[in-house]
Amino acid sequence: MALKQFAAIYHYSIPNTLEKEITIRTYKINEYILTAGEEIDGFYFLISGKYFVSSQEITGKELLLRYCQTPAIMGDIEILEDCLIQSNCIAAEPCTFVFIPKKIYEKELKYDASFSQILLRELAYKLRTCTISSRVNALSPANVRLAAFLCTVSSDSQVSYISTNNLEETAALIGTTKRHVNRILKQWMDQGIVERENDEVRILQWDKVKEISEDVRFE
Amino acid sequence: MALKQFAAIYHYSIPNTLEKEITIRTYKINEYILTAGEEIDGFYFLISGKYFVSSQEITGKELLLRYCQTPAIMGDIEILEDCLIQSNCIAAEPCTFVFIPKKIYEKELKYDASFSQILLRELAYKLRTCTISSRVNALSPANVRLAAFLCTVSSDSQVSYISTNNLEETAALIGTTKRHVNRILKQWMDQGIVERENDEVRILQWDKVKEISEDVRFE
DNA sequence: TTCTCCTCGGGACATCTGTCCTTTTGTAAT
DNA sequence: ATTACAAAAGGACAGATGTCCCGAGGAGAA
Repeated sequence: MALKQFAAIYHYSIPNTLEKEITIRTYKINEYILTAGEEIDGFYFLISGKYFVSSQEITGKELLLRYCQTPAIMGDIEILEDCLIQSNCIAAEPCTFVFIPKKIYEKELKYDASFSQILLRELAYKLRTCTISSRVNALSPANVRLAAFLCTVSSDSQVSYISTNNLEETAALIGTTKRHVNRILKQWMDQGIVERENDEVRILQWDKVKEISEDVRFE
Repeated sequence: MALKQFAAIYHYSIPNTLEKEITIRTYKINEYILTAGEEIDGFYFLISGKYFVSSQEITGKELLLRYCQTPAIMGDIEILEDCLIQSNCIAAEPCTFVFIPKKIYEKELKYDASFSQILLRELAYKLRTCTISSRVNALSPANVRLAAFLCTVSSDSQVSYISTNNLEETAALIGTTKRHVNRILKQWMDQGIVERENDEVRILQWDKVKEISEDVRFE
């Protein structure tokens, strides 16, 4: 049962008395898990799957902030800072979460030091990686970010292509335009790093892509 | 005495038994408080003054991450993640800190739920603002960042000028070059927004600068 | 099949920004 | 005052990236 996995992943056993308050939430691929600007209802502890986090400016510009695997927690900033949801979270694979309602946290877990330790570690991790990616996003040109994105997304899965249908979205995530992604891809084609066919871009030389990415990752 | 200020700022009273372990640390303006890559020795709780946080790439490129006033804590990421110091912290004004050695935290405060709550709030705040500035740094052009920097730095003080001696540093902090800052300043001069005289740049129309900044801040 | 419309890739151009180098300016020594 | 040196400002050019737009190809309707 999911609570066992929870305990294994997060090194914390939820008190028996609270178990009946905890629920499981699942999401399909590409489904929005959280939407920026809405109210948060509790903590989401990732048990399986992957999701990515992106944020939007008023201008509509978007930017990939993070790509998450277990362990990963959503809702922490919002509950601790008592604010609206800060970023969009979208399932990159089917996802399963253990959900702890905000009220239960406030009443039962807020002063549980072990539970706090989980949150502290998660926040510190997020902050460290956010700091890194902040620098990267600001100082790396778009071709590096695109390569880094590809390396991040397909680190283990065998996805060696980008569907052309997603080009627009991919571009937004790395903070640029479809036009520019096309430009980069064309350049890579000329160098034999990728090939395009119908609706997909196939990567022929992963080592080259990794080289271009300069070890930047959105983990 | 500083511990009283600490209690007032952070809403937490350090247990009497620990008071003798706590020290006060002060820094002069422009002094390095923490240097990236070194070992952390404890938590630093800002009591008075301001400092800024910047990080550096291997290339030497630098980027302003945050501008801090009370309440602000240093050392949290490093102690919680058990890693080396992530960023440079430099005093922007004379600064006073309450210093809690790492060992005291591990032994006495780690499972103190109230102390954890302070850290959680601070981390959540940092993460939220880091997320915002990440987007800003990536998606805003340099003139917006420069305006935002000026607004952030002089939000309350009456500093209405940049000393020319700092131009290089200012440029680095907003992630660009002195050449480009000069270009932006020249443009602002032509528009009558600033004037230059001897070693300083005086801002004539704060409202224009605020407008250019698009409400971006590095706080 | 043919026409229409929509989307995608890419050309052309403008803007932003970095690098390199020349000119200008300020300062100190003679 | 003159000269010499160092630091700052700015010109010139190149590369990165955004915007606008056009032509080609595919999907659906007639």
